[in-house]
Amino acid sequence: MATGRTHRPATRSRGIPEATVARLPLYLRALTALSERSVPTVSSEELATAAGVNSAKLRKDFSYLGSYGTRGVGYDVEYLVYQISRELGLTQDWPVVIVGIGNLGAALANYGGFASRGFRVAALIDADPAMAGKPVAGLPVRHTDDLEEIVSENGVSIGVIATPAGAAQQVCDRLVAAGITSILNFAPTVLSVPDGVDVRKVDLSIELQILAFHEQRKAGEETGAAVRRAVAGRPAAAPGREGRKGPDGDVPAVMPA
Amino acid sequence: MATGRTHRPATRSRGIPEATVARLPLYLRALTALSERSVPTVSSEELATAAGVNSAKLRKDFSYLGSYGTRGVGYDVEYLVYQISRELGLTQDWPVVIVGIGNLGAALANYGGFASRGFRVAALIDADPAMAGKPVAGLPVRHTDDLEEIVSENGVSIGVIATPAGAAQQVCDRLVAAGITSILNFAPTVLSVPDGVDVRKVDLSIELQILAFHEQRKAGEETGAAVRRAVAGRPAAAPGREGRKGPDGDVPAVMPA
DNA sequence: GTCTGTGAATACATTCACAGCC
DNA sequence: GGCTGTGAATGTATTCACAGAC
Repeated sequence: MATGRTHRPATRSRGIPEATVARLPLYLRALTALSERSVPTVSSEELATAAGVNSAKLRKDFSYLGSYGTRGVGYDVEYLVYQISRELGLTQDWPVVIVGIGNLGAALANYGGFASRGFRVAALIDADPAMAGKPVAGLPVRHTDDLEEIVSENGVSIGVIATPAGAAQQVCDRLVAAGITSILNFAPTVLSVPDGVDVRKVDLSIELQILAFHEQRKAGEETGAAVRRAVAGRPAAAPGREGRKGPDGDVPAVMPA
Repeated sequence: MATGRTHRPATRSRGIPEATVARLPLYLRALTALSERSVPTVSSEELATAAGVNSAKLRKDFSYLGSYGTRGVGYDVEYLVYQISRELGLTQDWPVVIVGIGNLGAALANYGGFASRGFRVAALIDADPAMAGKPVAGLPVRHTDDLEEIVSENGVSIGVIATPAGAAQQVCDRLVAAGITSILNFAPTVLSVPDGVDVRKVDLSIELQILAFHEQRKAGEETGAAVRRAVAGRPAAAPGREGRKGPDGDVPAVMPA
């Protein structure tokens, strides 16, 4: 998962488990697609397939929201779209600021998926004076100096940090001081925030590392064993420390199997 | 979470729980920072703080890797960096292709975090003929026609999809057919892949929706109750269906509290 | 007969708390 | 005395399997 909350014990939110909350947007996307094709009802099985989960999980998830289906029939698509949107808070408007308008910030600003839900990009903010005033995705980039003013004037409660790692904590502190209580962090740093502020992080390199872990295991599992991929990388031997034991026995002197 | 695996039951991978695997990159980042500052050893408490987890969890996580610490002292930084890198497969070289060189693809290509671990961007691929040959992050963009050739010639096993949603499944199919077994998907679609192929997804709008959910709850919890944020958004009344019951009783005619 | 909604069963993850080693 | 490593206890999430509504 590219993700993780920070404050607030992982206790259920108004009875809805976190794992379920994290899947609601998935269901919503699948339902929206059905709605656009004017499909009136859908079974848990069909919807689950479209969302990439299994049907028992989906039904359990929906049971936390209420009894919105009809036995023997399925779920009314429009009705469910509304209920999930409401549950997620998407029936209201969420002004968002994006701080750090490099490639990633620009990509986010241009990303259609925001506007289509209740999210509205209220401002783009960058520390580079040369960027100030330049239009990105139809909005003029504002300078960091105006951050507090922008946040309070627009009633922004969600901030997106797309700055380099070094600037992230400082930006975060200013966002929080200005009144923001939810942060989506793309910088590869652990942010520290006061209680009551939610942080979610998206870390591209972490995702790749998790893939590499599984990829490595696949290679090891192969019947021909281990040598498919040339050991091209860093031949680095293990530093120091003889005689430690891992779960498989002693540390190999050179590379793992 | 911006994330989720697809194939392979969520069974432990060589004894290491998925949740632990997902945290190893975090520990590795914190350890790398310590290593750069030439810190020789670190306690579970210090490292946990740096990584943003609690120390019991960290110790449990490390216990799956082996007994790499010293009681009364802590962990040797260099040694742990090596062990975790090895476990994650980062001691070898992973050529990666990025497909879809828009803003997001360019951001990924320029992202330093890839190269610094074992990941090497082998090629950038885009379907737009006008992009072909243009340099992005120092690499010439290649046309989609050459996808299969690029993948097989470079022994690429990890593909990153940064195309629009509509193109993602098709690109995915071609990557898989060309031999790729791990995919990082940024397009907001559920990809279907054969067994043995891992997919992780990063979905920006899903993260925002999860934040909105919690943000909405904060507003509801406030002592002044509910009305802090002007109800600016879509006043849309619930469609159809009278008399359904949610967990809090009947569906409100207009907006939730 | 079909398909939802949900207790009960299982699997997974986190936290506690302390024995054991330095 | 300090800190790791880990069983036992608790908390969450997923899956099973079937009663009950249509």
